[in-house]
Amino acid sequence: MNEQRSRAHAPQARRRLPREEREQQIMDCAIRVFAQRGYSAASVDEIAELAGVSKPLVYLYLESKEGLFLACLHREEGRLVAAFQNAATEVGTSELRLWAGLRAFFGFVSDHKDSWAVLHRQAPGLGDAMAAEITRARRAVLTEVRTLVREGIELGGGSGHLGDADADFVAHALVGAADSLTDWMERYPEESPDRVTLRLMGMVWVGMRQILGGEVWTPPGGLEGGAFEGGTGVAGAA
Amino acid sequence: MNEQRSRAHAPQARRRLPREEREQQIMDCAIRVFAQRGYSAASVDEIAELAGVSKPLVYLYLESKEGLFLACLHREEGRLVAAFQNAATEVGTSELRLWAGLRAFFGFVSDHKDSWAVLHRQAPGLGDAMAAEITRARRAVLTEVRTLVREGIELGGGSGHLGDADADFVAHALVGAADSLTDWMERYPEESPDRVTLRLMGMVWVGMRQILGGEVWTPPGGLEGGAFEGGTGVAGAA
Amino acid sequence: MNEQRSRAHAPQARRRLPREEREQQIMDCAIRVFAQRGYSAASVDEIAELAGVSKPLVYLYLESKEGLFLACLHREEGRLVAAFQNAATEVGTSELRLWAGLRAFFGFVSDHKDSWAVLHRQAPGLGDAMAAEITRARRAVLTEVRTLVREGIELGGGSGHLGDADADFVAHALVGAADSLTDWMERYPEESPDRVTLRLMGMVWVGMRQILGGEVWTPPGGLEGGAFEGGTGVAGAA
Amino acid sequence: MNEQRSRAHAPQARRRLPREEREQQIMDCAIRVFAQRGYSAASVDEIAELAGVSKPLVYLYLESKEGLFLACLHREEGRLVAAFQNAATEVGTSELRLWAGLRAFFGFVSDHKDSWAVLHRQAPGLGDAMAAEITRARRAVLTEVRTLVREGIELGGGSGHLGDADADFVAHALVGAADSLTDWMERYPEESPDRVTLRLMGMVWVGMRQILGGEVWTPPGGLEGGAFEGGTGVAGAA
DNA sequence: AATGAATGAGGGTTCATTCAT
DNA sequence: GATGAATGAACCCTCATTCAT
Repeated sequence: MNEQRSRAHAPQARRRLPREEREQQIMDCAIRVFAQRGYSAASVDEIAELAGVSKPLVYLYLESKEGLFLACLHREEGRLVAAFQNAATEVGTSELRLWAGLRAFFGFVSDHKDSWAVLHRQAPGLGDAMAAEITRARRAVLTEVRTLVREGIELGGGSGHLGDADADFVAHALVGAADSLTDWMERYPEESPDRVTLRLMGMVWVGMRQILGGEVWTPPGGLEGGAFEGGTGVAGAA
Repeated sequence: MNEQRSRAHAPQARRRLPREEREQQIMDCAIRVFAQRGYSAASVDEIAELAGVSKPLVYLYLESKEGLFLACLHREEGRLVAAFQNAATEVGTSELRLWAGLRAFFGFVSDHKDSWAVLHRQAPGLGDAMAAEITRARRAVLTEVRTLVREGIELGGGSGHLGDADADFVAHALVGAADSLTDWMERYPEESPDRVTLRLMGMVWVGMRQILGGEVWTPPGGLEGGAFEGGTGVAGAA
Repeated sequence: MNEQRSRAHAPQARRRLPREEREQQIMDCAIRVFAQRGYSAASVDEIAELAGVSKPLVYLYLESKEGLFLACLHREEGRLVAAFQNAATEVGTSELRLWAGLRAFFGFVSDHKDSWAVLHRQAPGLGDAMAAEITRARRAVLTEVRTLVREGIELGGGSGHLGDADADFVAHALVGAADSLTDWMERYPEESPDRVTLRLMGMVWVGMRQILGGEVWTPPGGLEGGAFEGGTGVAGAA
Repeated sequence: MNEQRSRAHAPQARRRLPREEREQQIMDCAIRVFAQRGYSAASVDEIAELAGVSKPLVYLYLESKEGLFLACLHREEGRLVAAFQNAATEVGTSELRLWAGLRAFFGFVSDHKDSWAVLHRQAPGLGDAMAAEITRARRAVLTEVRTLVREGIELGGGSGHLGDADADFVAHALVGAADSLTDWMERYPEESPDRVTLRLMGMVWVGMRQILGGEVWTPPGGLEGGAFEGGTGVAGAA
């Protein structure tokens, strides 16, 4: 049932590495497996085999499957946040700041698909402690994006400021869109991450500024003007 | 938010239902469990218990865990697609069409969180047959959205038309944003799905039309004009 | 794991047969399944399906899987014994009597492979009650053969008589040989059961008479004469 | 003779054996259980318990129930064939060769009843892969016997030679007889395997040579001469 | 005469985890 | 620094069997 394990680039670093190095190497492999199978379906066996070490070593260094996952989660969270902050400090002001951030975000998600999958695509229901940690990590990412959005827009000439809810809204939408667009990129491999960033900026920039300005889109004709008073058109399930 | 199976609304319909009814009821429960735990971590035992039936009955009617999941997948896919198409046929022309579609989409995703989780949030790596089916289902949803986008924009006054890649891009971005926004809604429960739809329309509508018009957003100062020639700012992992 | 079920000639006698008839029909199907899969691997489901009836009917008429098997066992035992006795009474005296018996035996085993498999090829370990019954049935068959052998040889001109042990020996050897030869016949389908009987008679007839005469074969050179005092040449296991 | 697992000689070698040793020990136990219950009715649980190890260890070393069975099958096949070949090489020529072979065969079957049961008494219908392997193993045994028969008789002074069909016939008959005679031996425990071998040789030796000479036994009075034209005396079933 | 609905019990298999070296 | 040996617990699935009609 596990047909898709590509043994291709297994970083089989044999024999007697210092602990720190081994830990990193195990985490590298773990991320790949967690990304490919999801936390529950991933097996410590496969991770150990991919890393070329025995299972007890994994436990010796990383404590447990959960500990291993959390270690990966934290490491990749740090990397992604660092990417953001790098990008932000490189740029002075204005919308360029948002753009640079998005670009960094997109570059990261595109370069490190497995990291992103570990951060964002794990199924729920993994036990209380982990659920909390995952939530926290996602929130950290969202917070970065939100900060970026807020600063970008405010600095970029906006007169007002985004409320928390608004900024969160935009951040969620951006992160979700970016996540989904990683799939899109797989179908159009000729598009570079940077092109994708530009497309996404083009798609949302104006709208973001409108939200900033307090404008709300309304359907031509008005909300109560006609055909739409009739519910969502969704047939209820169950 | 995990681990404690809330027995609250369990549709415990005891004793001797006709097959068709039981199947639906089992699927109702299965969707809840699959959504909460993910496919791998979900146990047929828990599903059966939630449905108030014995495990063998689940297998008698739904063949296997995989069969059960696929049955859920197909049912919810059908429901979501139906919601789309209902909404589309209710509206004549113009951007209203897109809005109605998005609204239906959003209403559905918001009303049937579990269905959406089954359709869109399952971890990868579930075996070949299932992976293919999940991919197909997701593509079906994306196709609906893409059609909507294209029709909405073309009818809405656009002079040109969206290429496949463009329309796909927008569809991916919209679906991803909407997905992510279901999380946002959980943090702001006072926002109705319809308000969220309006927000999202506001955020993307103008930009979509710009993409339609062939415009590409560029950073002020130009792409090569200064601070940005230096890569993505992302430190490589591994 | 059940690739070899040939649905071909299923005697699907539909609708409302009198009990006696249904019982026989179910047993017909049961014998096929028991022969093909062995008692343990046979499933009541498959038997019921093959018979075109519902499972509860099988239980209503035959009590249990064990009861069903025993019913088959007894029926086929009776048929085989009857075949023997028919053959025996048709013939007056002498070795012809043995030949006729063997012929009947062989004809039966060849015609009713499934019956024979139920009688003789079931794995052991089926519970105490059944083990006893199977042993009894096999013994019944062996008793028939032994009687035949004894009468055949005594009548056929033997001066002495076979002791119980001798007769049993011959009977066992004959039955085992015949059983194994049903496999041989499958590889040489052009050989009729009657030809096989003649071959077997040719192979054992003289020897049987020698055993009768009390002769014991000894290796040329004598039992202690040379190379053989050294054990069986069998390497011990474990 | 069933149901009560005799703990008597259980080779309970506790604690930390090297893999190879454990494997052999597990197989020893497995052979006992497979012989007693048959493949389908045997449970890995019982095998593990008998071996004094946990179930997962069985799977770790032997892959699966099927793998475990096949490993046993191959090991015992090898042992039996080795016994044959040992015996054969110990003897120069003539019928002694056949006798030695039969003696080895008989000694083996008598000493290793469980091995023989695994090789020869498994119910059919065990899935395609296993059925093929079992068939192959049985054929290997038959081939040994056939070779022995052919060499034994040819060297033993026969002028002609046995055709394939003839040799196969004899081999089947011998193997079947020997199989069945293991049951006989249980009822007459005072008979040594060597005595049984002699009896069997006496019973078949002359006849084998006659088959070799092309002679076919015919009933006194001829085949069509009288009472026998009337079929087999077998009432057809179904 | 016959069946659709349903289950207790148990079997094969896997997995995270530990022990002893 | 690292591993070979081993297991408790849980999971997917099947099967003989019964209930209610």
